[in-house]
Amino acid sequence: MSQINPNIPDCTIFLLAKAYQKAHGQFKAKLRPYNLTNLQHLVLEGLWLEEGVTAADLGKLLIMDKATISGVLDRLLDSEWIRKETDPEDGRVLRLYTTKKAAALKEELIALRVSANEELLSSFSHEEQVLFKRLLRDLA
Amino acid sequence: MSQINPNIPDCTIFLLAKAYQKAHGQFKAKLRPYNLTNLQHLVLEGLWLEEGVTAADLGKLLIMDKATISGVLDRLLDSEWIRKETDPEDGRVLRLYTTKKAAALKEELIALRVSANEELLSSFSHEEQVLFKRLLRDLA
DNA sequence: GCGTTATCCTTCGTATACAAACCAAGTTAG
DNA sequence: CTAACTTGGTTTGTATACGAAGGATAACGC
Repeated sequence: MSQINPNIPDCTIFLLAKAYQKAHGQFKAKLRPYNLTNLQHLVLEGLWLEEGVTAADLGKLLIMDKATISGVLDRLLDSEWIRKETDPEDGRVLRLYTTKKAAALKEELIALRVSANEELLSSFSHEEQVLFKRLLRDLA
Repeated sequence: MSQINPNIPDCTIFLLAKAYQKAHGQFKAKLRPYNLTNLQHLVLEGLWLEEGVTAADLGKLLIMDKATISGVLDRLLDSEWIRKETDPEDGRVLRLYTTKKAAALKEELIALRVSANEELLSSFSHEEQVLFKRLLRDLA
């Protein structure tokens, strides 16, 4: 990712975009062997927190646009990581469940995310790590 | 953008993605009246720092993939914000220049970026702002 | 009930991202 | 000098993002 040219103005938006790019890229590389994208992994983690959640609630939890999540769910369905079931009470609602394929890799995939986070923050001291996360939370 | 659900694990990658989403979205809204996207604006700022830069060097400066920058330049060309000129010394090289249309809006667009950054960080104290930027820089 | 609204999700259009394949123009080794 | 390699850009294919419009299904009001 190299280093940021000092000529680029003191622009937080730019710094944030590049920090995100780096984090995203590192995790993406770790996920490649599983044929999962970052968003697909995130959706799986969301479902492990709450099986049977609706697509709308999952979108809120993960702060994803419903138009975006729609495509992600399609691809997770095709690759058999999740199941969709129409709610019997309300025909508009989709309830989402993970499959056995996902369950078999659950611990592994969660550990992968943990290690990706550690790697990302490895140049920070413990205090800096805590601080950085707090600032990011406050920003959102 | 609402707030981040505490159930989502203590995941920096996620926090970073959402912070970026927020920053990007806010700036995007400010740019809409100009029919510029965030990346297009970034390229203009890059060119104002160094007119006549090559596409490859601009990509390095802005840390953008060459495949990505190629499309951005096309659209900036179509909307007449920039000019492309083939380097007479090396036929592979494209040199990039801004147009008069861009020059007329230069101060306004730079001020817009500054105010977008201020807005983004408005909930932080001055110390937090400085710290946050330092941490982002260190990460990259 | 039945039309008006609201909700859930999909589809479409545009703009990133970025890997991979490709072409064209230069450079270099033997 | 020519084959091999390198470099600068474009193109293609897949996957986000997200506004906007559309279709299906409920819920509500009178």
